[in-house]
Formats: sequence, C-alpha cells, structure tokens
Amino acid sequence: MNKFEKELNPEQYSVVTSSAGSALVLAGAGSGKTRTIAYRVAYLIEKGVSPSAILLLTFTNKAAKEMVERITSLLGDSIRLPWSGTFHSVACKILRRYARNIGYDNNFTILDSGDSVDLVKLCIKAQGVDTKNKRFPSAKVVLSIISFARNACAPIVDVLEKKHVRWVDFEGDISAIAIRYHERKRAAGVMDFDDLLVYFYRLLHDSPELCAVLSKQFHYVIVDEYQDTNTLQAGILRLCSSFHNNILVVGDDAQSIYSFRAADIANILDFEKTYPEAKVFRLETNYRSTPNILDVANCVLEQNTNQYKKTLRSVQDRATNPEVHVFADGKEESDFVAYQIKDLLAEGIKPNDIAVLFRAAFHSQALEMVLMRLGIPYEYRGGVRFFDRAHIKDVLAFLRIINNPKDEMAWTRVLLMQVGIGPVTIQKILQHLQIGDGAITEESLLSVPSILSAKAKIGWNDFVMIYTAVIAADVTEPQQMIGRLLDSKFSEYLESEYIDYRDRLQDIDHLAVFSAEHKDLAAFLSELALQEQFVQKQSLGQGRVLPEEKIILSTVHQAKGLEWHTVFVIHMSEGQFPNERASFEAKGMEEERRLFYVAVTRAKKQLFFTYPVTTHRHMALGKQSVFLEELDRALVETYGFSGSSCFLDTYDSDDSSLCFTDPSDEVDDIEYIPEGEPFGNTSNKGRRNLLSNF
DNA sequence: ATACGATTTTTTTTT
DNA sequence: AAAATCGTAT
Repeated sequence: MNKFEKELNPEQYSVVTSSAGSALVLAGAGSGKTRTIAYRVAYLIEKGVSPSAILLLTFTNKAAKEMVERITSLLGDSIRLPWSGTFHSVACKILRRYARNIGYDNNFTILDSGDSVDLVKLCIKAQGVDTKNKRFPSAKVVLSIISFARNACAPIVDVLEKKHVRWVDFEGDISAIAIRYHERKRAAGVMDFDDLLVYFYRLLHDSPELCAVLSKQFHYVIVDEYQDTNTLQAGILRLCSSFHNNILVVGDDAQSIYSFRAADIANILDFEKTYPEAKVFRLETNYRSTPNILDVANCVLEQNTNQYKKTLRSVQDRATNPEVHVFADGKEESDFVAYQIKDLLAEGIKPNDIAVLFRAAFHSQALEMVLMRLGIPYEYRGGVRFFDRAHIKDVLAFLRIINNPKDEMAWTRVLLMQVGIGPVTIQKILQHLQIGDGAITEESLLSVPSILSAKAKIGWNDFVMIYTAVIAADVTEPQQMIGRLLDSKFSEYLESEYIDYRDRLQDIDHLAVFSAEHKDLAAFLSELALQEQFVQKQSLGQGRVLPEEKIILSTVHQAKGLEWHTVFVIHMSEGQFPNERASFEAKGMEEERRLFYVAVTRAKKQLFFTYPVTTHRHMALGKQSVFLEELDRALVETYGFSGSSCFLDTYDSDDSSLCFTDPSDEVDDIEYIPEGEPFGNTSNKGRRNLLSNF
C-alpha cells in the first residue's frame, strides 16, 4: 500500500490518482478538499510531471499559501513549486510579461477599489450628468454595475435589467461613463481588478500563438472553489486548458457565496455540459463536524432547490446540539458571547480554536468593546483592508507616482494632502505637468507655482520638498523610499491629519518592514494591491500576542475554508442575516442560505447562534432570522433571555411578544416605549422612529 | 470659485 | 470609520 492509499480515504484516493482529462470534484464542507488537491499535486509531481506544468488556481492568497505549505510538507521544500495563486495574481504575473501585447507598459499599476470609485466619480462629472436634481446611482454603484458586466461578460443593459432595474433609464449615461472610465485607465497606465482578468482573457483569446504557448505549458490545470468562478474566469480556464484538456475543478455548489462578484453557480452545475467527457467525483465524508452540527447543516440545505443532491456523513460520535440564545439587545448578546468565551478558555480550549462569525463587518463592534474590556485578545478579519487604510494609501500614492507618473489617481491623492490644493487646482497642476507623457521634468515642476494662488503655492512647495526627497537618485528600493518619506514633511502631514497619528505611524513601519522583501517597485505595488490581508485591530496594549493566543472575529465570507472547535454566529436576527438587500434579489435568499450553511459548517464540536431582539440602529426590531425559524426545533437547544431587564416569551417565535417590564439603566435612554405593545412579530418597517437611537 | 471644516449619514459580502 | 453634504472663510 503506497502512502497515497494509506493517507487518503477511497473517495479522495480516486481523485488524487485519477487519469488525465476533465474532472469535477464535488467536495462537501469538511471533506478534505484542500488535502485532496495537495495530494493530487504531489502525486503528479512524483509521477514526473514538472511543477511548472501545473497551474493551481485558488480563490484567495491565503488558500494559495496554505496549499503550497501542504505540498512542501508532502514533498519537501527543495521541490520547485507549481504556478499557483488567485486568478488575479496569476493574471497579473502573466500580464507583466505581455502587457505590450495589449497596449500597456509593463509597469502598469493596479487600482484598488477606492481608487476605482474615485476615478468613476471623475468620469461621472466629466460625463456631465445632472446628479443634483435627478437621482443618479453613486460612483460605487456605477462601478459595481460596470464591474459586474465585465465579469459576467454581459452588456451593461442586461446587468441593469437583472440587478438594478431602478437605474435602467440611465443605461446611456452609465455606458458612456464606462467608456470614459476605460479610456482614463488606459491613459493613466493603470488597471483595475477586472482589467487583470479581462486582459488575461484577451491575451489568450486574441493570440492563438500565445494561447498555444501557455496552454501547452499548463499540462494540468487545477481549480479550487470552482463554485465561485464567474463567466470570465470560466473562459480563462477553458483557454488555459485548451491544449491538454486536463482540467480538474473542485468545489461545492452549496458554498457558492460570491454572486455579487458575478460568480455564477451555473459554472459548476453545468460543468458536465461544458465538458461532456468529465468524470465526476464526490467527497461526502465529513471529518470536521459532529453529527449534531451536520444535521443542522443538512437541514439548511434542504431549503434550497438549485443544487447537486448530496448527503454529508459524519465520522464522529453524537455530541451536544447547537444552541440558540436570545438577548434583549446587542450589549447582552456581546456580554454572553464574551463570558462564554472566557469560560471556554478557562476550560482549556485554545483561543485559536474559537471563532465568532457575522454577516457584516460592523456587526462585531459591540463585541469588540467587551472583549477589549475583558482583555481577551482577538484577531479581526473583515472590514477595511490594511492596504486600503487612508494613511497606507497616502504612502503608496507617493510610490505610485514614482513607479508610473501617468497615474492620475495617485497624483490626486498626493496633492490633496497639501493645504490650499483641492480638486480643481489638482486638475490644473496635472494639466500643466503633462503627466500623460509619462515623465516629469524638473522645469515643469519648477514652473508650476506660476499658475497657483498664493495659498496653493505653500502647499505645492511642501509637496516638492517631499517629492524630491523620495525621488532622489540614490533611492531605488521601496523601503528606502518609505524611509525618506517618513523623514520628510510627510510626517507633519500625518500628525496634523490623524488623531491616532502614533498608531498610524506604526502601521507605516510595518509596511516598511514588509517592503524590505521587495526590490522591484512595480512588483511590490501590485502584490500589495492584490493582497487581501486585513487590519489587525490591536487587541491588547501590552506585549506581543502570538497568533495562537487570539480568538478570531470574522465575516462569514472570510471564514470560508476554515474551521474551529467552537463557533459563534452572532446577529442572527431579521434584517441582519439574511441581509435585507440580498433578499430582494432574485436567487438572493438561496445564496444567503448557502452563506449560512458555510457559517454552520465551520464548527467542529460546538455551535452557538445568538441574536439580540433590539439593535442600536432601530430599536424596534424583534424577529429572529428566518434561517433559525426554518431549522427543525429538535436539532437545537433554545434559550431565552438571560438579562434581567427584559422578558421574552420564546414559546412560539412566530407570536413572540416582548415587553420591557423593568427598564433598568441599560434601557433608560429609550424615550418612548409603546406600553404593552407587542412588536416581536411585526416587521420593523414604519416602527423605526418609535424609539430613539442610543 | 475654491477649499475646508463641521455635521450627518451610512455601511453586505471581496480580488 | 469613511463618505457625503452643507455652510462658511478665503
């Protein structure tokens, strides 16, 4: 018996050792998907396949890293690694080499989402649409429409009809804005996230020769999280595997949760139609969770219709049922979770075996405060990306104008920092500098003041001082540049702009440390843009806390692919989870339910659902999530209020009435409480103003 | 006309 | 926490 047979179950083994050709692996949650892929790669390499002939596409950089670690632990770290990474990062790597083919310089910069929104804003203005008197979608919405259209390979009008009927009348303007946006990106030598995929696709599609070269190189294509690919990515895959036709996709249709990014569940559901010779494998043995948790998970899935039929089998013994806990408000909910965590830690459970999951990033705020107070270290995943934080972007903007002087967005950011210089002046300056030409001459820099007002001159001079310090001839590496920046007047700007200036300076130091690994500016910048790493909000003041000593707070999306001994899913109330907006969309509810399924299947041993009956934003909100209602009551233990100030009749959730019997200090900010008015079972619409906010 | 500060509103999920 | 909005100062 070889090592593969010994270390894999028969389901996994047949995938790992399968012959060439197209294959679909339907891998249920917790069925050892990552393991299977890693062994597959190891198997191929041991069979003599060159690592560079394998293309391994994952959904996040984190997953890619994990995969590489697994492979090296199987084969030793002397082995060369396969091509691996996210679609975007692989596309970026290839585009750096072939940018000229599609009319770009190979030092192109990658716009992050914030920059993209800003640029769209400018395009809306340039388009001259009347946004004052008419209601027009915000730049963010316009960008999401454009982006969706490109990822779904659909015309804008289709996207409007399907997802934004409200704005369908503006199709003309939006399409025109899309064109402006496109042209402006080209002029600035920048690409947004979607461009990476679109141009990668074009590169392959428009040049049969190059397509042949690359698809010959990629002898084996392996794709993780296939249920979350969109039409554009599916097209890329088809081309990448067109020569050898060895494409193996792994996914779980029940975990498709990225349709807002144009992920199309049809890709996995119709895989057998697209690749008629495809073999289909199923991984249905779940090693992760107790039967009690899987019962709940299966119960969730039963409510959905559009899916492959599957049954997860647990290998574990029966244990305790998941618990549902109801609270008066967010504060009580947070207290419960925090103290429960404290108990678990006291029992000897490791912090990194505990996670708190939620639908939206801001759901964690109340809990964070309690954890902070109790001194429980945590790591937060979700919300603003580290590299999207204002001060980090400030620093990067300087590096960007040096890397690519055509980068209009970076110039704007850099100049906006100075006093006396606003959007209008910036346009004037950029025109004067002729940034479109791609090089900044000293004369043009020196002649700028002649077109400025007295106040703007002061700001401009400050900018020039910083700029010349960073661009000095002896400075070539990113780390040196950041160092120069911190020694310049830039520090003064930081201090005046941000109240938490010290913390932010520390962030920049971290950035500098990180940058030390990179000598090449363009590569450094694009790596940052494609990193999904998050801010680690500090959890405890004193000392260093190791990653193993922190519990995890995470959005459900971020939690995909991970697992913990104990999982709390908080804010399981109506309007929060499922998200109110998503439930209006076609198929939105099914996707939210899959998201809930993802949350449930993260837990290994113990699972808690909690929800407050009231929230800070609108106090008169009383219902539990429909997802909890749908659950078979026999599968969970339900607990009512633990607080003293409120009482909830949990007998029948459909008719639950809530009354404040003894308003204590916790609720005395409430101005008006409708006496005896039951509002547990009414929608919160039209009731928002009954009670004031905190 | 432009810049800027105070105030209010608003958060789905992410490469 | 960041963006959008609005009024005021230059």
